[in-house]
Amino acid sequence: MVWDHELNERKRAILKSIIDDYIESAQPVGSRTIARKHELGLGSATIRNEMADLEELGYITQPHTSAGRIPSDKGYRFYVENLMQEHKLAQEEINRIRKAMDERIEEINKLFRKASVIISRITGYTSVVLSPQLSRKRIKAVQLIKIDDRSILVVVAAAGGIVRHKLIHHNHVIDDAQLAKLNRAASMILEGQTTDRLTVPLAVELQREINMPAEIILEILDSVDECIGKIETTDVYLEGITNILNYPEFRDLLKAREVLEILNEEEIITDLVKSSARRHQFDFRIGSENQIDEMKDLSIITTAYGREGKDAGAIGVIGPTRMAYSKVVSSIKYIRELLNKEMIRLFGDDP
Amino acid sequence: MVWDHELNERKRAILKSIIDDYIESAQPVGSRTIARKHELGLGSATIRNEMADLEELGYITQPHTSAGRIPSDKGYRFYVENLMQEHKLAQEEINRIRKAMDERIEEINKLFRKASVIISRITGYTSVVLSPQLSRKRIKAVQLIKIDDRSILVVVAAAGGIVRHKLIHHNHVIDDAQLAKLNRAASMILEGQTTDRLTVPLAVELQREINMPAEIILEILDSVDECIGKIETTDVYLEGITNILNYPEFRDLLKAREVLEILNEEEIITDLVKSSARRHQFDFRIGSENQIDEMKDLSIITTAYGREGKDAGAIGVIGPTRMAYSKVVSSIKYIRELLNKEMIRLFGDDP
DNA sequence: ATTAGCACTCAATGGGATAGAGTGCTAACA
DNA sequence: TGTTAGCACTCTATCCCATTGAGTGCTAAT
Repeated sequence: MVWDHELNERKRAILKSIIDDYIESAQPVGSRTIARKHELGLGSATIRNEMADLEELGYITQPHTSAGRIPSDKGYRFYVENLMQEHKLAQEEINRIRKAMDERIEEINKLFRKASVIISRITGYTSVVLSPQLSRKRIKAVQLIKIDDRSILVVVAAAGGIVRHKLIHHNHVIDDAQLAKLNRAASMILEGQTTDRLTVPLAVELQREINMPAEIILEILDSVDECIGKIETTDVYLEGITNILNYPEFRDLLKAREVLEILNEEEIITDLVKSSARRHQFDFRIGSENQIDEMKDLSIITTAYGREGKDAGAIGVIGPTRMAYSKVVSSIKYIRELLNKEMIRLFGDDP
Repeated sequence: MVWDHELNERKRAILKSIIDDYIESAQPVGSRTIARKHELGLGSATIRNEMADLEELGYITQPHTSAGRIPSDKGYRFYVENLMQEHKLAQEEINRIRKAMDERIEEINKLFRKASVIISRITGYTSVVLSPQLSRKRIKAVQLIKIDDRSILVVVAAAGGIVRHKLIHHNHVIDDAQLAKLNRAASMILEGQTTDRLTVPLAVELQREINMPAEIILEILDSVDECIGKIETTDVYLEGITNILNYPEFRDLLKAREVLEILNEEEIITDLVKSSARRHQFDFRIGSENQIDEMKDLSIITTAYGREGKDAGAIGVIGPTRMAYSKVVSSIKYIRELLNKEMIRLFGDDP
């Protein structure tokens, strides 16, 4: 076997042992520990030498001279790409997940929330679920509803069960006939269109036809536009933020606070997950690979769910760089399958 | 002046000094400190004697023999009821609040969120804003919208700009005429009713009249019912949870985690705020006065906003028992006024 | 009734001393 | 030549102990 890499098999085995051990114990791991626990058939001195090499190459570091080694970000990176083994979920965990996902949920947002909760429970980290990217959705219905003499409700429904609405207040009298006309026009023009790059038609033209104040028509069109805009926003389901406090790397309150604060910034987290979870493969951002300074001790694992391609949503798990990467991957994979099935059940094949 | 209470004026003054001092410093306060800082014209020995009395009466306690005193929950209780002075907000703070509230917001939920954010920023604690209690709202419109051959969207609008909707999937063919009939019937029966204790009318009767499968009619009625139910739910705007970590009483990670976890339980917090903020006065729950064990080191200040009586919402601030009670009260009062004004602007006088 | 004075208590702080985990290096070995 | 046992060395963590100082309660004097 030929390695396209600077690490020979023995170094790989040792690095893997160090990381596996460290992920479990959170303690710097020394050469003796490895010689004992993992059966590599090597003496501690040999391992010591190899560790010195691994350190020189930047895969591990020493917190101080007389301590064991801990993985560097580069070490983790190599681990997730080359060393990590598939993790088998315990039967008990599988049962928990199945049980939780089994109860039928009819509202899509509750489904996402539930998925997020389960992921954070099973992994013990913070989880993020983003609802599917909904640009290019087909508009199924547009309806104006008269609420009272001074208010009209604009409702826009799109494929996939997405509904947005907006209430308008005005000072004109609009009779039912006018509203009906307007309704018909709106339906005609908008229904069946896709939401991306949809131009709301000319108010002037409508006005001549329906004989209503331009002002009102403009406002209505604005609202429709706004609703369409809102259809494209993704919802965020962020769960288990405080789980972070369970890990010794955040025993320092200042650091913990910093991290919690950044996790509470929904926009930041959303962008992060959205930008990396394009494909159905798993994407890892380890420690300093995140641009954000406050996240240099965190890793984030992301992937997409839903149908490959168009309207895929995203799943992310955030934890300390010392994360149980393989367990997280297995958990996400398993839950993703269940989630996909539920979505098909709710939406059918082409929503 | 006659006191209806076991504390004479001097004891009151000393208790107030202790609490004011402790709120600021978070350190047990000793007799010397009080003799020096607050000009009571008393020697430290005298104060010592009074403090011994106050301790015996349960208003203050000693963490250990040779430490100063800290207020007990009973002490804080007496403080907020009898001793606390009005706090004047700094001009700089007033400016900050005004500036933040000044920009026009057209969506009511954004308004509440903003209010919550400002309160948590100004006070430095966790803030909760509950949208107005909406039971007994009048239903303004009910509309069924055909989305496609197999789906109908039910939309219910109530007074105050509240809109809820639900999507139904079915397997029957429903033509436009039938839907129109159903629409008229629903409008007739439901519009103008109030949401509390509303009985959705008999499906059988409707079925005979409209000639649609009972199944579908039932489902539609269920959805309407569900929407009405959802109208009565209050939204929660919880902000500044991590502020709690700024205070030394939660320097212990275990305690901090416990507290953060309970603050993240929206339902618990909502119930707490809802149950205590009935009137426009301020309600204080100090430490162990909360039933919940995890909150024994937290206090919560609540009050109502909006029009006295019917559809008032609630504001709450949660912090350590060692909270700047008077500053919180002033801040809430000030922001509440601005919030009320904005709501009138958005809704008019009778929404 | 008040207070100065004093003995006493107790947490907090800081300085060794010690233990132990781990390393790097050297020399011996297969 | 690669591997390993052995050893001196390093550095942190922990425990112990003395010291400090803030604060108290009590007593006696004012």
